[in-house]
Amino acid sequence: MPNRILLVEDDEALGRQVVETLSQAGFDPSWVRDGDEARGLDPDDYRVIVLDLMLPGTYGMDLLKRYRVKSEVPILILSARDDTSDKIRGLKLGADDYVTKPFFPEELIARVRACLRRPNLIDTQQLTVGAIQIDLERREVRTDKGALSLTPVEFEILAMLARRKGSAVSRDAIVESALDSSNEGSRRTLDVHVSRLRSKLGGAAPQLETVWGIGYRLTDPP
Amino acid sequence: MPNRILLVEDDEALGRQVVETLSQAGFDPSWVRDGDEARGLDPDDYRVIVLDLMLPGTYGMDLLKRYRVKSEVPILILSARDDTSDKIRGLKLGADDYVTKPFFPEELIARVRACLRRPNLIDTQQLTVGAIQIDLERREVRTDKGALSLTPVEFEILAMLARRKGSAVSRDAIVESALDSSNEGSRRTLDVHVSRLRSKLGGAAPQLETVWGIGYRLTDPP
DNA sequence: AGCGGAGTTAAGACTCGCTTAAGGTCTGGG
DNA sequence: CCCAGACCTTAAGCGAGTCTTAACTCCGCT
Repeated sequence: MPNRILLVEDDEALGRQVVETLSQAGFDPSWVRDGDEARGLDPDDYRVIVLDLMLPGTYGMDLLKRYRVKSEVPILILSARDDTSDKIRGLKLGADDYVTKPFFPEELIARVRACLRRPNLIDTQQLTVGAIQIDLERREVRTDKGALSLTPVEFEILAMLARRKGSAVSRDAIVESALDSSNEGSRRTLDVHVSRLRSKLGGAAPQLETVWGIGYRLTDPP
Repeated sequence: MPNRILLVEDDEALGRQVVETLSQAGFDPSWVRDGDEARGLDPDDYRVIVLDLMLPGTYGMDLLKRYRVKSEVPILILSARDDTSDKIRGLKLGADDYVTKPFFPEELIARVRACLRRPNLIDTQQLTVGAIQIDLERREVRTDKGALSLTPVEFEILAMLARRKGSAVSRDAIVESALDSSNEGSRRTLDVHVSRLRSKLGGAAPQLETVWGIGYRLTDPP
């Protein structure tokens, strides 16, 4: 499935330009000209939504709210350079980024790419490693099998490895970061936590690899 | 009572300039140079807060969050012209407007005036989390079973969690924000309040989740 | 094989949070 | 001035969840 992008833009010339820009960059834009039509669409059908706030009436804001209630799709708003209040309102209502008109095509592309790359980086502190999703803000971990209840230590270990996704982390570093006591007494404690963590991870457990003689590593599945 | 404005700015030259600008415009600015000092202040003592996000460390964002949890005071952030992501983060965390550096004095004045004119134009005084509706203005909480009579402390706890809807909030943060005494004597006090809060919430009680070892979290029902 | 790092399991100690009950403080009315 | 009521705090017991330790097994490397 290609990169479907929804463009909501009433201005004919600008719309045409944006569609062309996006197409050339390898995206698959759908262009909708008015709010009523856009309202009926399912935001989850698209990877990114580009929304002009200056639609006739209050359609722009209204659409933004509606989409945001339904879905977490990244929304990028277009606004006039000098209309700061619109940008602010838009962002507070849940938009993920904005582009001021007029803009260079490259700028739009870059912003869209950024949205795709880190869907909710700005809003929520989320880490994703393969099937494992870590929400630092909610302090919650989900896999494809749903949310799992981790103890504080287990959460810390997982979060730490996820932040260093892909690289091996020494046992000492993990212990120091996740277990407050720099307890050298029993070096088996960490094993126990990791063991339980793996069993809770279920199918995603293989992502938590052992690096023999060093420590552990959390990676995307091959 | 004059227009007290809090300025949080670590840069000496810029701070001096802003203070002078605000004074000449008839405001009564208080200038605080570092985040630690600012943290102890009560945001409600000021009509507007001007906050530089580029304080050393993550103090800027941290302060913004803290203030926003405690109060509805308009917050205006200062940020570098080219650092869009900071602006966006700031606005999504509840800032009401931003001014990019460098700026003309007139611009700052105009923004501050705008904040005073329409204090909460963007935000509603109403917080909704699932079946729980909180009216900050009327200081009233409703569930689907009607209004419930909460004590001041219970209301503060609920309001704070609602403002940070979805994210886990530490016990310390709650105590600091809702119980004025940073009383370390008995850490069980919060439990009691939460316990009573839950019993009053009735069917909506499960929305107030315990995050073991951390604190609490108020979420939409699944 | 032998060594040492890693995994597993079970048990005990410990921490954490919930609840109930009992002071203690403050306020407004008699 | 005292009392009643509402509210916040403290204390203590309980149950559940969590961390650590220890003992043993398993595995990879040389």
